[in-house]
Amino acid sequence: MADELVRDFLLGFIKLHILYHARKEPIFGQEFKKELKRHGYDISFGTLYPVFHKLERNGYLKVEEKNVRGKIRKYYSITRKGVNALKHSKAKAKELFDELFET
Amino acid sequence: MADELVRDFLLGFIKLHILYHARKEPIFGQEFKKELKRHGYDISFGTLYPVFHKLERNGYLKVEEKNVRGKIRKYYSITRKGVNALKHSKAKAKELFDELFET
DNA sequence: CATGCCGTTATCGGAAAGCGATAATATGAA
DNA sequence: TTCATATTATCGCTTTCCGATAACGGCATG
Repeated sequence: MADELVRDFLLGFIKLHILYHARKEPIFGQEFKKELKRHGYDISFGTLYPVFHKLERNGYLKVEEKNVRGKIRKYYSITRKGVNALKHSKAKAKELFDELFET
Repeated sequence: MADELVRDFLLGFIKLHILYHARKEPIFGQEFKKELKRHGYDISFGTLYPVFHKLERNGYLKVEEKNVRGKIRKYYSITRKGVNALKHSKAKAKELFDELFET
């Protein structure tokens, strides 16, 4: 019923989500999409890849190609700038978010 | 530095923020914009009004015009559907959000 | 080596959203 | 009746969303 609201939230949230995961370990498109789907969120590659590209272009992620069983994967991992941005964004987002749960 | 990430988050978050405030008391555009600004977020009317309109069109908000000191204001308050949507969306958003703060 | 396979990434085109600038509206005051 | 002002609405351009489709790249097989 409120699914459009949840989706809008996810779309704004997705970059933080990506940085969070890319901080823990390198991630790549196909796997990340499946991980989202496991949690019930379906994001198309037409949305996802451009987000990765932009995060890389802006220096939050760095990419490394790897040949895995004969196929090229692009593993994205977080940069120092990305770590700082994530930390800062988390703090700001938390401020906004906490207000929602005030009494 | 990571302001674009925070802004993207805000844009996805804004509807929940609006519903939250419209649940506490009726809100109108100018005041709501100022309230955001006090918290450091600058959202243009070109963004804000269409969001209000869509939330109303979709039944999450209802609007009532009031003449205040000779000027027409459109006060938005939450509907029953909006309350349910807010509750549901908060829960889903919290799931996503909490993961960010896992150890 | 040529060909096909397939996991993976990339892009296209139309629709929707974001947004600064500008216009429109409505009312009270002068 | 005109003016000032608070408020809402819209325009046109840019960017994002996204399903569909294409492209890539290396391996296996003959």
